[in-house]
Amino acid sequence: MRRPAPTLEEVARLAAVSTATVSRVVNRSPKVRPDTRKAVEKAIAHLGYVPNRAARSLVTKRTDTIALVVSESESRVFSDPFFPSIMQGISSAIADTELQLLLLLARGEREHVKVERYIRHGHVDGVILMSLHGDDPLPRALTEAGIPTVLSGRPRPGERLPYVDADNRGGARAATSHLLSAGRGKVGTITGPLDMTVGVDRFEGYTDALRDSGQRLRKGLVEHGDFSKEAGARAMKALLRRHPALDGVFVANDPMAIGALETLQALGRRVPDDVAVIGFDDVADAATTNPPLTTVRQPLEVMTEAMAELLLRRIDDASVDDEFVVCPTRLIHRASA
Amino acid sequence: MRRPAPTLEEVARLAAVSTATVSRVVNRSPKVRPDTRKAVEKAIAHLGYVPNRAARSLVTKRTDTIALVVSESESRVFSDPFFPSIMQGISSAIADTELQLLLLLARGEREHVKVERYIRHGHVDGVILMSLHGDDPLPRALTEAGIPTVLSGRPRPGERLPYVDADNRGGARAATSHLLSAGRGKVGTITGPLDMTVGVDRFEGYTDALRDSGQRLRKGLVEHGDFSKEAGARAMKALLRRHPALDGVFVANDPMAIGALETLQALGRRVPDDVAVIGFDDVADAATTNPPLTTVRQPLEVMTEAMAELLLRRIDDASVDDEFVVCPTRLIHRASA
DNA sequence: GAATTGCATGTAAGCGCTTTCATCCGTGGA
DNA sequence: TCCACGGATGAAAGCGCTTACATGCAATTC
Repeated sequence: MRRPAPTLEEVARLAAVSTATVSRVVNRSPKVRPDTRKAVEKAIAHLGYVPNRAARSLVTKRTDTIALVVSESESRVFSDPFFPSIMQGISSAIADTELQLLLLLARGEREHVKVERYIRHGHVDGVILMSLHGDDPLPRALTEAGIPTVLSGRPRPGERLPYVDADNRGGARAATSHLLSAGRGKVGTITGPLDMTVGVDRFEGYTDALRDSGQRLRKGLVEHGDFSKEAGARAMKALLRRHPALDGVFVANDPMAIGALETLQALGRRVPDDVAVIGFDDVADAATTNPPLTTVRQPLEVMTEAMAELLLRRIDDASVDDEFVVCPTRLIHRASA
Repeated sequence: MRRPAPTLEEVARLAAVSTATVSRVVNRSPKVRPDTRKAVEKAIAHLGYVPNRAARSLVTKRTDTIALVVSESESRVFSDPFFPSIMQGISSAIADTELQLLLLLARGEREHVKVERYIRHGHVDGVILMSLHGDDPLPRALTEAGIPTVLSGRPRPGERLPYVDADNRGGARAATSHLLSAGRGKVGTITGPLDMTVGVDRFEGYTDALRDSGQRLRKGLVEHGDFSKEAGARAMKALLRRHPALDGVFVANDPMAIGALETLQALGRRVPDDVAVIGFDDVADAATTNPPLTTVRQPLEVMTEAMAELLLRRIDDASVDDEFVVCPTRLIHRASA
């Protein structure tokens, strides 16, 4: 059945050294003679020894645990197609450390309080925070409490917190420019919610591109959506009603772009002949829409790796405190534009 | 900055009792006089005391941590639309316990070994295992090691492990029967991979329904897919080629059903007039396809709650060892059938 | 009123580890 | 040959908690 796990002491006895020495070997201290080390390692392997984390944390005050905190009142995060990738990315970034990944969901006031208290009491060494709405008090609370924290996505303007984000603005700009430079004269946009930085950034990228090509932003060419497919469909209809001659649209994310595509098809517009469409995110479905969706891809793996790396750096050097990483995006050319 | 967390001893001093008493209060031992308890609770609240898990585990040998283990060589799990829901479900099921959710990904041989060793060494109190392919050694290894474990999804036939699953067979049978009893004479199916129990179960549900209505299984009416949208499209084409008069199809999951729908549309078949389609899972997109997809829904919340509950029971009573829960599914009537 | 009981509370050991400090041994210089 | 030195190793304390056991007090019994 369940044999009690071997302890440091047993290893020490087997290797005929003291527990202190074994501990030094386990923790890679340089002050151990090679042959002693060898002997200890043999004993460790023989017994299948694995250090007891509880005992270790008790003395080191470190927990070797980092938390992925999902701070969201609703369950929107779970419909975020990137959430799984992010988890996977973090998980593989820490795969060859001793770190473990704790998942903390903070929905609603009560859980928020619980999570914050839990973290503040030093139960985790660091936090990666996914939080969608801007007025979340958690990011600030944690950093003020001195807990190493890294945000997924740019914080609100004015907040200085370490974060990793895609170059949403640059990506949007590139997408829109692509439309414009292909001779499209009337390019609209369907934005995301403007209370999220992603929403704002992608919209600003659109206006950047307009400005680059000497055009003015026309309010009638802008529709807002909430990142859902239905919102995209709805917004597309509105745009078309106001501007029947519209010939290009930059959509702030793929689900909305897919909704737009369907509306376009239903209304008999050919894509890309009549209207060119570019989305953002390159979700799995984007490759199989009709026509396949041209979209902007974020380097998800690079981003998660960067988050993990930034966090680890912050954990062992608290002075690092307002770094950030912005990752370049890439336009994936498919048939819709 | 980061004030050291208050300890039991400080609470004891403030409440003018011994640490033992405080501990008893914290652990809800009944042998404490109400007024003493009151005083201690006041001190706890005043200091914002939270027990140190490391110290506690060290003596109790419990970790108050359960792991969600995702055992999969590839990253398929992450494309599983239910994965987030499951996480969310477990997370809320343990929300008002002291338990924490640890996420362990085991891809590849190396991580598998690491995860197994980690778990065997008592670093978690219990495990919820999501594993897609049938020949995974982990489920058996864990149960044999005496680690309380609950599977998400039915294990291979012959394995006796506690699990929670949807009534895939019943759901498939109901869906197919619905098609049959609506007068569809030639009902085919697109199955999932038959090396997964879900795949097999849903296929058997189809044959059950056929048998119920006195029909024989016709091999030509069966196509296999890998649960992807493209596979669904491909399979649909094959089915139609062989049986142009096909007037109904039960598809083993929604993405494949969506693929099938698109093929049907591309080939000019009207849904449901010419061909009725029923999917399985009720993914978010199912409601917005054209026409909206009739599908079978699993009671995801009920299922995850059941998993958590089963696991907790197993944790404090190891004798419970081959229970399982099968949750009824529901046919969601929309326009496609 | 003394002896007994029962219950609340306190004392203290010890969980497995890291780390400080002391100890020991071999080396090289005088 | 002796001493000083430095580097490897060991002894032991202590991290914050739970719990077996001891203790003390009040209520109960005769």
